[in-house]
Amino acid sequence: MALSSKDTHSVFTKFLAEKSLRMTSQRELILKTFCKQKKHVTAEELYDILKKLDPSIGHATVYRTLKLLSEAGIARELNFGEGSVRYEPDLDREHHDHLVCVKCGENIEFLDEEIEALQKRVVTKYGYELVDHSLNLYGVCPKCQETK
Amino acid sequence: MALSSKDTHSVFTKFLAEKSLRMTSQRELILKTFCKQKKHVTAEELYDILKKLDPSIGHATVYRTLKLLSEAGIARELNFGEGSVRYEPDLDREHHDHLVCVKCGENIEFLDEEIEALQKRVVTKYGYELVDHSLNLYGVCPKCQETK
DNA sequence: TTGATATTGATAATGAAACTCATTAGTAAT
DNA sequence: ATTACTAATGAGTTTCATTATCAATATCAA
Repeated sequence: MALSSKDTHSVFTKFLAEKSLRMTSQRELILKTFCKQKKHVTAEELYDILKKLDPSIGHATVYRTLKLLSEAGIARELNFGEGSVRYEPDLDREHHDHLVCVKCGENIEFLDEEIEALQKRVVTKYGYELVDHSLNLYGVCPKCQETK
Repeated sequence: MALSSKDTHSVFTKFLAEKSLRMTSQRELILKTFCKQKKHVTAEELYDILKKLDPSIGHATVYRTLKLLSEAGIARELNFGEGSVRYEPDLDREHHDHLVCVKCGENIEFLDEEIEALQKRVVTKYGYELVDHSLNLYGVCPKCQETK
């Protein structure tokens, strides 16, 4: 079940406390705003959004906080090879992979239990300890197939 | 079976000819040197190696040529989220995915036909036309598990 | 409050990759 | 070989994402 924003807030606060870091108004705003986003955002995109809510916010703070959110398990880094990293909320959802349209960028999230299981099998076979994985499928979406 | 360097050379030449581009001594050197590498290299790493063989070679030429090699299907771009793209020879081998150690960077190539098949199933399910995919598993290798 | 320490935002720095452009080199036809 | 055309090169510049630096500020525990 999806966790409420109150939960992410307390998770983040706890994470920060463990590292002797502090919850600040900027971090609260960034967390709240980030969790509201429907699409995966880049640090730059989120910065633009935040700038409207708090014009004094700094560039670096957004980058720094997104990194912290990733470490806290609240955000997840996505790399579609665009040159910049995208972030998606990670705590309130189950893991999933991505199917990206190479023409329009449309993005479908999917989860295939069989694939997941097979991945674990591969990792185990080589004696590795699985930390993370990323599976991106790139294709042309139905709409873009028509437009030629 | 692995193709000889003569083959990649002729493949590249043919590819260039089709685009009214030319095989040059620099491109020959870059191709030959690239194919010799045992590990996946970044453009920068390959540039450093090439610089020793031909100090006059330019930065941009390496980037440009690696891009051409990718288009020609001789090289393949890998993105492990390091910030820079890595390239591996692609023509003389079958497709494979990567299992990367997050500590030492050791890199295992694997191919799992079942995973491949399931990926196609996912893509088809959403009406997409598969163009490419990347599956990277990140873990800790047996050696690094010992070193704690 | 105070002192220790973390945070912030402005700015500079970095590194990867693409672009610019004058010069050089291939190519095909003469 | 000469020419005219076009592609390729390399040096340097530029862009862009991200990180580092640092002085000023905010936070927290005592």
